[in-house]
Amino acid sequence: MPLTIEDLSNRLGISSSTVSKALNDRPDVASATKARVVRAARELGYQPSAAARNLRRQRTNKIGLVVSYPVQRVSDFLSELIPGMASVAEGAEYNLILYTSMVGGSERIKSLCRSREVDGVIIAWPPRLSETVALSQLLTDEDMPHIFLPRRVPHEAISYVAADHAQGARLLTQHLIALGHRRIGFERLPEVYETDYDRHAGYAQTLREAGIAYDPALVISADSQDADYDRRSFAAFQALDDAPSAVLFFTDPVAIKALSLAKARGIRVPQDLSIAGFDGILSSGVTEPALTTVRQPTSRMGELAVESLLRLIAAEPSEQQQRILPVELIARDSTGLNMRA
Amino acid sequence: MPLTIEDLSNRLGISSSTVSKALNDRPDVASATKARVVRAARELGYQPSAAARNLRRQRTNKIGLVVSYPVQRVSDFLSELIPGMASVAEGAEYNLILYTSMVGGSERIKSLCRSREVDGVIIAWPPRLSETVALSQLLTDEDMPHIFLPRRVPHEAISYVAADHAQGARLLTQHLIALGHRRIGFERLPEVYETDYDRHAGYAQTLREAGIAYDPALVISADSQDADYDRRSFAAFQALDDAPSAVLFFTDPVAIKALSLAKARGIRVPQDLSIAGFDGILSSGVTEPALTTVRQPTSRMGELAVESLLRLIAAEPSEQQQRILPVELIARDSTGLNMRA
DNA sequence: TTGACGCTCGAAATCGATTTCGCTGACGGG
DNA sequence: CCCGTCAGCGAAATCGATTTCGAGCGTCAA
Repeated sequence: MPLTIEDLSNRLGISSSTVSKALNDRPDVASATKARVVRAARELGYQPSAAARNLRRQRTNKIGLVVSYPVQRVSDFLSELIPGMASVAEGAEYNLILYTSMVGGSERIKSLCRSREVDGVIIAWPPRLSETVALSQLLTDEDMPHIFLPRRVPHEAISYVAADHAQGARLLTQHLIALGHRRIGFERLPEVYETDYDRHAGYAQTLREAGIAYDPALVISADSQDADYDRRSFAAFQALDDAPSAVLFFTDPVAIKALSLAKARGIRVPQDLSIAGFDGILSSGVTEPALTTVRQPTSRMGELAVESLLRLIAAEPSEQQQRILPVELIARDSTGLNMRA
Repeated sequence: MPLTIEDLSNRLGISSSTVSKALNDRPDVASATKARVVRAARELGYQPSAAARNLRRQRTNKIGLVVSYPVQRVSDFLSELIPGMASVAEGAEYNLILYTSMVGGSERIKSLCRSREVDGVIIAWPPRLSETVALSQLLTDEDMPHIFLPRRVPHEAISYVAADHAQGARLLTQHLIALGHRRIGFERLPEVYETDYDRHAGYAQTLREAGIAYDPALVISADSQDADYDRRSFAAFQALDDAPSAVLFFTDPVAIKALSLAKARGIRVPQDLSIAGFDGILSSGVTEPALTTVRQPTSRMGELAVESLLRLIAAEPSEQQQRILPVELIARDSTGLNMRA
């Protein structure tokens, strides 16, 4: 029903090839003709069929955002990521297609590649390292440019955009040490792999630099499969013989939960216990006391991921993009001087 | 580079038409042949080219989510909406394409229609009524199924999914009246049109039913263009001769800001002043005191929008879908008995 | 004057699927 | 034995753009 290039060429009395070339600003069209065509196209509101163009050009100007993780759990993150990605993409005449239910794993991904409905993909929250490497290999075999997010992938040939979690943990630990804390609890979340590894490394390194002995008892591993692991972690720290005077929780929601648990037990924050989170979600600013945390440049990560992906799409396949972005300490009221010293 | 239907047919020694028909389960193919084809396709990992298929079938199995509002301002909402939409869409073999920078208005929309890259669109946060009607007409002229979200559109021929804002305001007002409040402040936000109108109507109606006179002085219009309108609104209510004992703010963020402003001025919530918000964002649950608010079924709205749109795509163009979903009062600690009575 | 060259343009091939339509052979009824 | 019917298959058209390649024409230098 909409106007085709054929209709347009008939109306103008010239061939459709010339019309196409005029609209694409090719050199072998007289500028007078070009002007005529462009004017007519605008007046009649002609718009090329995306499907026909995609078929011929063998590209779609679309990139896929593959979220291989329960979307609900990362929606806070996505709501900042997506605007950043969309704005950069649209600036380059690309659009974003969402693929959320990729639980099928590599079969679903393979279909996506072979059907060629996107020119490249951003894989958000990849699985464990070995699977990530396999996935990257699969995508490479299928000639599908791709980039991982928001985790570092310790492999030289793999492109990713990540936040500097080691630095985040360092900033928080330094902050607490400066406040006089020496027994600092640290919550781990092994299921997020490198993220967990880097943060723990940052924590341990900072302690070492400050001459504080690393005490394994102060490090507790959580399991987010467990529905109320937040409660369990808090209890674990409290149950220690020599309880920490400060605790770094793995995410803001857990830290916020800890705030309310502390209050319920009459533990004053920060006088009796300093608490910090990670991520800088909106809620962290409105709690009582407001939460000390580390803010990831989420929106910027989205922009950068798309920029890098576009470069991969345009470039030699050998190229690679690896970016680790700095994070920012947000010191608020849930951390304070160590009063037990 | 990927396998085409031609390759597959050569390998099988039958024509590509037969392969296509077999894969699409058409009746004029022997079942033995069908089995052979399906098996080979699976083994070789054949996947039809999306572009070729779209061109021929004249549909794309994609729906567009057009966000014609600064994405940052609605990201809380989007992060719930999108998962709902994506899950329903993918269940029906559809995907979601994001269009965020549609500021160009009707020209951008027209291009989108004519290029036929989506089979239907969801327009999120449409403009004022007159423009919305014009936009709907445009889309209808272009044969593009569409549905509006998340506002009611008072026009019989227009499809939409919305939350019941009138009911939300009624619930909050009733809640406050039950607590003994009679002077209840109400913040309006005219720029959101029907949303504002409905809530105000619900507020006014409930007062009337309770035999409380409607006092225009208690109703204050905000302008979210103004960077710190939250501060201004709060001040306006406080400046009244006979200040209200409770205030309904238009959104949770504003109400949360009001909480901190009240605290800064030594006004106790809820003893001196009851405060309520609207939307039920995550942060509203962690403030001190926790905010009383109304929760919209955002995720459900997303699901329903896609379901309705798919029905419009499949059905006679005459059909229409209009759904108003109930909301839920979340009574927490920022509202309490009127102590001034 | 001729050949070479550059500038415009259009016919036709192409992308990879789906769909139409006609052909073949088998089979049953008369 | 002949003819009509029907199941099963394939050749070719089709979707709407882009791209290749060659034709026509005018210009300019040799």
